[in-house]
Amino acid sequence: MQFYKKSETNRLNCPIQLTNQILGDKWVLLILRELFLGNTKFDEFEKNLAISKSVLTVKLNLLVQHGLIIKTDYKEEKKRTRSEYQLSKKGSELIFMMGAILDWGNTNLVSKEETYLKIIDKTGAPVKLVFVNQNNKILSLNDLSFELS
Amino acid sequence: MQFYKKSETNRLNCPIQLTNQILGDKWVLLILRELFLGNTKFDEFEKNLAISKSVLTVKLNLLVQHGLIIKTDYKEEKKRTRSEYQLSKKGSELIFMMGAILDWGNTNLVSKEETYLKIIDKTGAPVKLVFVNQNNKILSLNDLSFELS
DNA sequence: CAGGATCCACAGCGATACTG
DNA sequence: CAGTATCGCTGTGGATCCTG
Repeated sequence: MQFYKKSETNRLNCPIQLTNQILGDKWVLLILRELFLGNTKFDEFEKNLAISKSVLTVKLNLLVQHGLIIKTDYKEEKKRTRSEYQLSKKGSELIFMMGAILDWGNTNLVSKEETYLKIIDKTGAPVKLVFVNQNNKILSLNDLSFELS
Repeated sequence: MQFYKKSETNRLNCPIQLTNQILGDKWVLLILRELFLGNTKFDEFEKNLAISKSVLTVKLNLLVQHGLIIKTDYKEEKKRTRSEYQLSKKGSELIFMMGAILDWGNTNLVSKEETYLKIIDKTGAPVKLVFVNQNNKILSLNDLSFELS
């Protein structure tokens, strides 16, 4: 694999840094996991993650502010109004990152003897991520390099 | 004492959680960026990231412990021995995650008027990530679902 | 140059109690 | 149920000084 080398990376406008400012903490990625698993309600997050209410509130508000999730109120018959949180388009586009983490984590960290999480297609077969060029031709890692432009 | 409930998501063996325990902080992802950009030396990280020495030491050791980077000593003529850090195979496989974050960050957070970071192929054209099945057929996002198995 | 050792400030988080 | 409010602890990170 080739690497681009330059002494002056653009730090402030860097997509890694900006993304890390949103996702780089103890909880946000795990909340996103719950959202991708289809959970939408406050108490589902609270129960599944064993997170404190106050922190959960803060993180959900943060995700709303950044436009990754959308909060809506709904009401079932004879019940009080409740809130639910759903991934926005922007948020759901993180599925590529989630898929990459799933692949890497399953390969390198997870015990395959136990139950584990993965992404499958409609036939139930596991999928994988690949880099492609403009013509959808699959690229080898040796073809890739980082660049500032 | 808390008990793990098998009927729910496998939290303890979850690839997202396990990966997040390594990457989910303020600095690790940015150090990985520097490594993917080809930087290898302590003072390069220190200068590029504006991170304090003590924290940088801790984070580098952590990455070594987790097997994401390899520390080696080397010595140039007439100079003292120095250390360098390079991505291991395990670490460099995170390029899919880095690529996904680059794509997402560039689309959603980065000002394209300024310089920004991306991944290109040998012709200099930008690449993208796609999900494929076992036969390398590109999948639509509608075909995907998360599953425990 | 590559850390170690200290010290300190503060943000993050959990626990608990309270509210509409 | 979905938060607020408050409290206190701990861990993270920055700053400074020291070492081979």
